[in-house]
Amino acid sequence: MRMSRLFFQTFREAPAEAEIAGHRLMLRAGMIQPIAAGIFDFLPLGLRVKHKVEAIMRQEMDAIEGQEVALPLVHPAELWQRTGRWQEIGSDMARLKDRNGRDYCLGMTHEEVMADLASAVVSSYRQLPFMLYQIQTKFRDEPRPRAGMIRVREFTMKDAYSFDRDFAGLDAFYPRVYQSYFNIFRRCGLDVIAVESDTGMMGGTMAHEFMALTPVGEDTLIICDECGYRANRQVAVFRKPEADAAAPLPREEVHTPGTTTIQALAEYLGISQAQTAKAVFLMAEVQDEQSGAAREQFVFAVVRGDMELNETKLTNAIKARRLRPATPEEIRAVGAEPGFGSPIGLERPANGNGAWVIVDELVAASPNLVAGANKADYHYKNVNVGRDFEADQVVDLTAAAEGQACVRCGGTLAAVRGVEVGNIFKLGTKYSEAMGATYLDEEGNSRPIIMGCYGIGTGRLMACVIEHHNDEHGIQWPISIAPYQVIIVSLANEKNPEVTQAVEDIYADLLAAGVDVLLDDRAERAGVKFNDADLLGIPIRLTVGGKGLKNGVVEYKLRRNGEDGELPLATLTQDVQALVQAEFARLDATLVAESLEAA
RNA sequence: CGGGGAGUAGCGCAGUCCGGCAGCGCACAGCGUUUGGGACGCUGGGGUCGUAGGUUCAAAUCCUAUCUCCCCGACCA
Repeated sequence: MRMSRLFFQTFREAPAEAEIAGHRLMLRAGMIQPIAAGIFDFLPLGLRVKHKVEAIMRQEMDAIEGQEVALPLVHPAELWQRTGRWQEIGSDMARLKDRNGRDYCLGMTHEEVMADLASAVVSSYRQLPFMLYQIQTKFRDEPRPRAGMIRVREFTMKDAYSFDRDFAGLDAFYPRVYQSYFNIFRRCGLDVIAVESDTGMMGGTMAHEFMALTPVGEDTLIICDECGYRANRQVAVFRKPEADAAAPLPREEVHTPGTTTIQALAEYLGISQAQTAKAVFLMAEVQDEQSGAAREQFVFAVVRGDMELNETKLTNAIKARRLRPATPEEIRAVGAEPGFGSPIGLERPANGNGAWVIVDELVAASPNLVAGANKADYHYKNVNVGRDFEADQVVDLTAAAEGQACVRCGGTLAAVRGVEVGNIFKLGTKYSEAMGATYLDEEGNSRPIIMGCYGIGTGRLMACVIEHHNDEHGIQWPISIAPYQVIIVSLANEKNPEVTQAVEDIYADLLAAGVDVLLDDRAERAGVKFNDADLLGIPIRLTVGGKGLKNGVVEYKLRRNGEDGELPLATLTQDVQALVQAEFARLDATLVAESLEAA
């Protein structure tokens, strides 16, 4: 491609809204163009990167016997109604009606359609197992798109779905996808770690997320450097401290004016925050056991005062669809007092319609805590779970945090930020049962297909690669996904036609040899061309000018580390191909076997 | 949805407080001089000042409503 004809525009300054490096550089390099919040055009340079990422995904999916399909973006509501997600998912799902008033949605993900497809084709165990994948557009009406391509509303996802006859088959296949995902990310030059994750709206039994570590990440990860334990903070567990073994003391009311926070309370009483119980009041949307309809349920969560509530753990413990903070009116309606609340003496009608009391296991094991008296400016001392109030559930509700002890080895946990670039889920039968995706086994019994699903966001992956590979001059693309592998900077002008001829010859030779080369033949000054080559991040730069030609050489420079040198004209094509191969070899060296057990 | 910020030429911004010809830099077009790390001079094109309504002799500027975008939070695969 000749840059004189390339549809692009570089900018010295990025639009004001771009704050993170990856976003600024994609805009400055003219790879994407925003047209609405979280919706972007891809320009030719950006699209070439995207296509190269997708080619790598296809190779790795094919390598584990994936078969590519293409499913629609627009789905009939009926498919999503069968799994209940038409109701469960809120306004993240874009819905529309056709001319006859029938309901449709834009696909946020494709479990329903995939399971429906499988049900149409599969009838026998002989057809299993298999994996289907596609690289396709998703639309999720995010409440807050942000950070350029990191969180968008319309995006391209590689999503794959496995179909097995039993869990043993899924358990055997899952680690192959796990390895495949590391291959994809490493071939794209992206360092990731895999962490245990919540199954969220997907449902299922096991899930991992592939996280690119970066301070701009939206997820907090809890990791142990000593034993390798790592998990999303949403599900991370840790070794809780031993509770005191003291005998329960008589409960005692104390006057604690103005102590509406744990910190104030502990200071006022001269005790540690660990000696208090913290009450968190929430309204949960749950499914009513009798009617099946959604209803709001008051939930009283209790964690130790020095710990934070993990809302994901609570959500899973009570099978809630979502949580929101309770209002002061709602808190008083159940007999509690905001700022001085505890489950002691709450209205607990036998019909189960009262507040649900969910208590962290550490609180249940700790004797003689300070808790609210449900009366303004008063707390109780020596509160003991079981004696002073009953818990509906005693579970782990506490958020893991930096400095706590690793559940596996007792080492010190660290918290880091990451961006989720991929995820893999063991789905089980949720979708196959709903969609009637069954097969007949050897005995003629009808059984639901066991599913797994596996996703990677391509634009997010690109953004993370730039986030990791950039400097003050611009992007430093890994050779595997660079828009072009080589750029020729022509220093020809009207006064040196011999340089023009040499540039044209070199360009023609490289093209003929199949080199992925971009020619900067614009009538710009050298500085402009060098700066644009840096900004675009082309890995190998060739400079063709009178100075080198006089000595029979072309200069080269690697974008990655600034390494430079001269290549003789006589062997230029082979030498350039060798440089390209060397760059690929660096990436291939990062490919190693990954064991699922380590995560 | 809550809090904060911003909408003026393709991009970056000034002008708004205190109403009075819509500006600057980059980019773009033409001419000339330049020509190995974002050149210089001259000339030129380009703006419903987010939108709608109001006040006023006069509105980018004041008032009201509304839309959009960005950041933090909530939410989220």
